[in-house]
Amino acid sequence: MNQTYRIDTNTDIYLGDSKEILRLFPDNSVDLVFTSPPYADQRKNTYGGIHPDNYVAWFLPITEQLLRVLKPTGTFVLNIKEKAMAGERCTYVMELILEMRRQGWLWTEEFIWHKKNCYPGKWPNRFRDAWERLIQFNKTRKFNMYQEAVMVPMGSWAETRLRNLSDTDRIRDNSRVGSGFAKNVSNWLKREKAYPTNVLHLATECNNKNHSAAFPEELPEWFIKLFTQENDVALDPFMGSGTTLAVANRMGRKSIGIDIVPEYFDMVKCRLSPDGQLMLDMKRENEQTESERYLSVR
Amino acid sequence: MNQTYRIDTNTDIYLGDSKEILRLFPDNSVDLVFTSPPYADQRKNTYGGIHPDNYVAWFLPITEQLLRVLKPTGTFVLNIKEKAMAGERCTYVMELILEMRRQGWLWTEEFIWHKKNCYPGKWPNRFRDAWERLIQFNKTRKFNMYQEAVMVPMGSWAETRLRNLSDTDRIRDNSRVGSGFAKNVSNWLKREKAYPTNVLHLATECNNKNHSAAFPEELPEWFIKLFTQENDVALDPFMGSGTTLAVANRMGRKSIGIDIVPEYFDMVKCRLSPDGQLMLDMKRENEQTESERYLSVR
DNA sequence: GTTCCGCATGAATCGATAG
DNA sequence: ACTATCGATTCATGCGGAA
Repeated sequence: MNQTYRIDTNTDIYLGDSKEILRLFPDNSVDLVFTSPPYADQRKNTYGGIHPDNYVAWFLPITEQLLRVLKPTGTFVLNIKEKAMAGERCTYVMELILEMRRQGWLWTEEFIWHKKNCYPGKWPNRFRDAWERLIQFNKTRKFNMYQEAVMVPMGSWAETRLRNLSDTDRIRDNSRVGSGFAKNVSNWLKREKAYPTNVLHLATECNNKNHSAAFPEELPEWFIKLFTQENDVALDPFMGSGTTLAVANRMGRKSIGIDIVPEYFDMVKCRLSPDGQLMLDMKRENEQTESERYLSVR
Repeated sequence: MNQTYRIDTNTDIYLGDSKEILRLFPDNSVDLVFTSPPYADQRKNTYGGIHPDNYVAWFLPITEQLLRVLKPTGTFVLNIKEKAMAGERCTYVMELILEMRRQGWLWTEEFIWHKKNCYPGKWPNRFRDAWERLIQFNKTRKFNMYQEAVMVPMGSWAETRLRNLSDTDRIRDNSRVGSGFAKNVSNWLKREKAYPTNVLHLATECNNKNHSAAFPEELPEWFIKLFTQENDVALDPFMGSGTTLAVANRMGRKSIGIDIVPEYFDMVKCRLSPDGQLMLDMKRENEQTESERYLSVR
């Protein structure tokens, strides 16, 4: 059932259960783990949906292996958010952090991803959820962090970004609804470079592109810049559509991806192979009629 | 040692330990608790500095009383952030949430306060901390929430729509006095505001230069709007310089404040009394030279 | 070649209804 | 009583077609 595929000398992907596949890897061999595991009760059609009560027990064997394969100077960044259920937020994320510390992890920091376009909706007892956690774990206090790599040359960035915006987009971005974008731009224009904070402002990626992903490419890109150099190894044990790997490759890092869902394995194989994009496009056109199969991949 | 002071019929302040003072209040009598307790090891000069290891044990007797005095429809909003120590974030906030749920609290939601101008600084292993938690607890699932009170303008959505009305449309609509156009406008006005999310973008600076506070007035104001109506009762068991009380009073709510630090008790007494502002200003001018005393009040 | 408008669509959540 | 499914709610975003 398990499969391996070497896309090129820098990229390996694996089909199978992460907690088993990870045993294949040597100790202290990975510089960065960046992943967004299936959230509790989500993605039932692909991952089966892990019940909140079982979530910590389900995840801990995997983090145990991640702790082993990570280099002492490496970092594990976990993108996760607890769901609301019966009027309360679930507690499995907090419990996971406490248990991982017992495993030997250091809980170094918690970054906030502010999602400018969060899921809509209205409820009597809560507002829309516009943020997710990016929890940083380390093996030792002496981890590699390349802060200069994520300094923002915001003058030029803001100019190019604004130049490409239509008026309507500009109006949208200046909208005061929870964004604060306009304020930031004016700040950036003043200085050439500044260190960022632990709050990231990114929009979720829209689904109408070729690759649907749970997070925008900017998210793994930022952490890959911050915690790795060229030729370092990045690992995503729940690669999904392969966003983390695609970004790592583009940035000259080695990458390893694992997923238990065959459709994702095939999708990433196509996406990252030299001629894969063409294959994927052709495949997609065929699938336009096969709506059932299309849905199973989502 | 304990003292009480009735500033007016809407405002009582108490000098003393919250876990004792709170025993004086009847069950189910408070609509909103909003507070920012001293963070672990912070404000040593005033509160003595609670060690992170003892923080949960120190706080739980107080939350037990808060649970008793809160109305079943009331809400408890806790502004807190874990400090970093020995390269790690402390875990006392997570442990506190888990213990409070054992006390009977519901953990309804966690809002993020994004501090737009956060404290400056640079460290080799972390970026500036630009966010704090605002943790919402409730006694029951049926709590009061006045969402319309905090709706935010939807940017220029309405403007762009109006701009796109052709002249003929405008004339036509204007000719139907009171019917067509007015009705349309009123429809738009409904859509002119949007519900906010659970991420708040506020500066750290406080508006009132005379009073230093841990948070800007907008912070308690937002939650007082959201969770109380006029004449409801708001309580701050760590009132500090009295920002929560001042805002509550200005908004026509009753307020109760407690603090163990005599300097804060006196400061709030002056700040909220009819002639207190004048007294405070005079006092402050004297204190300009007494830098030591000034610091002790922060 | 731009800019603009219409439209579909999400890591969602609650309450009601159905088995 | 308890779980499973469904409809209603809502708004930032990118794409495609039109001006």
